[in-house]
Amino acid sequence: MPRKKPATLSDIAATVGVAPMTVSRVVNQNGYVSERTRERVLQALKELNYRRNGSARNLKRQCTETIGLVLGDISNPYSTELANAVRETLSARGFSLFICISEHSAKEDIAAIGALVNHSVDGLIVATRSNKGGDEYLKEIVESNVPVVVIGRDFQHADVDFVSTDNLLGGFEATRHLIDLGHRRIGFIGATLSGGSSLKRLQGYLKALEQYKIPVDERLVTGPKEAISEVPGYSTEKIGYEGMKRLLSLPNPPTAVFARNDFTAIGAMTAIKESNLRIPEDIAIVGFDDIPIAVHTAPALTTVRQPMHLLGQLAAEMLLERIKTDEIEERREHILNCELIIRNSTV
Amino acid sequence: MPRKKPATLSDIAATVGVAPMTVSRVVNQNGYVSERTRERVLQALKELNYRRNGSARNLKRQCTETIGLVLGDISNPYSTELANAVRETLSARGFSLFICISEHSAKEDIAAIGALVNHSVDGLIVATRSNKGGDEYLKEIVESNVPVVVIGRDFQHADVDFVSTDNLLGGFEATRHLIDLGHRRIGFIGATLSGGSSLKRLQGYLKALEQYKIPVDERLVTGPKEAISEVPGYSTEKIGYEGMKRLLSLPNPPTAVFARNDFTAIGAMTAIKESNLRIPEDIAIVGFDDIPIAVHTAPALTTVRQPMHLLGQLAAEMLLERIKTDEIEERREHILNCELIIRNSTV
DNA sequence: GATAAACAAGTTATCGTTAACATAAATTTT
DNA sequence: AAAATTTATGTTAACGATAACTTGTTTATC
Repeated sequence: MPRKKPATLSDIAATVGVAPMTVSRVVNQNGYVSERTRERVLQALKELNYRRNGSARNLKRQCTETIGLVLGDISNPYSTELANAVRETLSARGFSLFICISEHSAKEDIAAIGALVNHSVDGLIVATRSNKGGDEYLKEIVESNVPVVVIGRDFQHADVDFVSTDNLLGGFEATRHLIDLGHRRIGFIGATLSGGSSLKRLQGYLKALEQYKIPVDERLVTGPKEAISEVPGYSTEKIGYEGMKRLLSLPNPPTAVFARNDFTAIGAMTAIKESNLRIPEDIAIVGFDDIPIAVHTAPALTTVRQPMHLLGQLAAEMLLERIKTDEIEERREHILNCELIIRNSTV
Repeated sequence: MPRKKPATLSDIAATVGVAPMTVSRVVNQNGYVSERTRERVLQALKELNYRRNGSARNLKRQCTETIGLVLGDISNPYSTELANAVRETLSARGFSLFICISEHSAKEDIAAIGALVNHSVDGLIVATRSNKGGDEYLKEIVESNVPVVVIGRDFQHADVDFVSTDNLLGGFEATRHLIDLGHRRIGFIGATLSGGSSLKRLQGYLKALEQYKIPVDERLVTGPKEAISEVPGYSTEKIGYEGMKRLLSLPNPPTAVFARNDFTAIGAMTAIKESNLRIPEDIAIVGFDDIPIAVHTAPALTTVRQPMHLLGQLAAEMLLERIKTDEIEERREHILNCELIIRNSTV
């Protein structure tokens, strides 16, 4: 049994005996239709199981009322919150959201962005890690006049708005908290060379050390061995675990560590416990993000909370503005504050 | 500065001085085009920053080579793995993937499915929790001939394939493992009345008790107080925590618990530790899913691993088959085995 | 050298929907 | 009762891309 072709407006019109336009008016609930006609049309719509063809509609209307969100790692609650905030904001304005994931490479970034653009989304929010190939492609897209907003990642372009947490300040405060507690040998876990948010966190760490006149010991700053772009996001527990192992094997290990995010911190905690050291008595630890599980680690994790919901909301609002008016001349930036949440992994 | 309209095939054709069809042939790399013409066209494409209009193309071709995936809770690594497997499988066949999330309600389910269908996706994979409103809408969609596959959720329909883990067996084996260790008072955390996968896990639990002639004590089976559909996915640590608190307050608390998933188990572990009880000596605990963090809990969590990647892959393959041929008469079902991973939370 | 095959374009019609315009009847206002 | 307005429908022409067909030219084959 071949799949029967979906009914079109004309099919409905033919069975009812009206013009396609009349059916369109019923479907879209605009224009004048008599009650009698409307009912007959509605009947036919139901019977033939009509579903309007989005491509045709989008083509005619020259907009899709859909925006695309490109995420790197969706298993992080950070992404979830972000996505939800974006969806809520859009939904309130009648837009829908398609999410694409690009977990590994520039190739996937390009594929994801390409797929969305090919479906004529009205705009794009990009929250992946920056990478050369992906950024070049994104630049092309921007220059073909697709409205774009980026979240928490580098992308300098006059037509692209930017929203992020103040990762520098967050890193600074996390480190200062440890310094305030008397720590002088403080490690950093999860350093990367790419210009993402964790680089800012590392800079915050360095800034705090500098301000408190604590010399930087490069051996205390550790990152994944592989290029970060090769590592799927949720394996960062592994990075934390391995990084901590390396720090513990030093002749003079740190008394406190700041991990680039909570997953990394959790991996590090495992390594610490395996060495039969106590948290925070022997080694204190601070994470970043405040994922829901942070209250459930043993001990509960001190961490820096990001305003994820607000990030998503702002990004969506800026994008909608860009879509509505073409008159935004300048790149707009929002850098939001984050909040240190002190739990038992440090005190 | 008004946003200039994107260039069309005809624009390119006009600047080069050829027919639009020739440009189309260059863009799509099919048909004959002389080397000279091709180069001139490519030049113009680049200069005018041409990007083809997906809506027009999809309309003409009557297919989009895109499929939609509706997920409930994306913050669970389970979803991530699933989504990745689906994407990989599709990508190998030239399809792209749009993900929609519907975290809370039937309304959002409908919105998500609707958005995807309105964009004329070629098929749909639905992995949300079953609910009345959503299911009714999904039925309409299926009956308007959109190919659909569901993952790990109830949906009986002749035209809808189904793939899932054997949650019943998983629940059975988790419970039997506890029984084998000598436990007789075994609790269940996270029971729900809706017909999702966790119901099957509960049934597996009950089956194991029955088989080993252990009487069921209803007070040992606990679930969230609110209707499950109101609870965002990642707060299941909370459900686990609260459920365990309730079990611990019983006059005769269990010596082991089986939690409906790893997040719930993690919440339960927190509650156990707060009561100064030891895991597994005082209370043993088993989770479900084997999320990456399960090795990092203290102690490492015994759990039931789902073949998430395979689930996604199978779902995608079945869907692609349905899209290609209309001759699949029967609902197809794949129920995959899961694997008990024994760690330190039980032994 | 004649015929067939491959190549390089152009032409036409259409996918399904809807904006814009046109027409005509019913209703209200003057 | 005439004019103005509202209501109810129909007609036409795109939106941008492309499948299918046609035309003409070059190259290969017998």
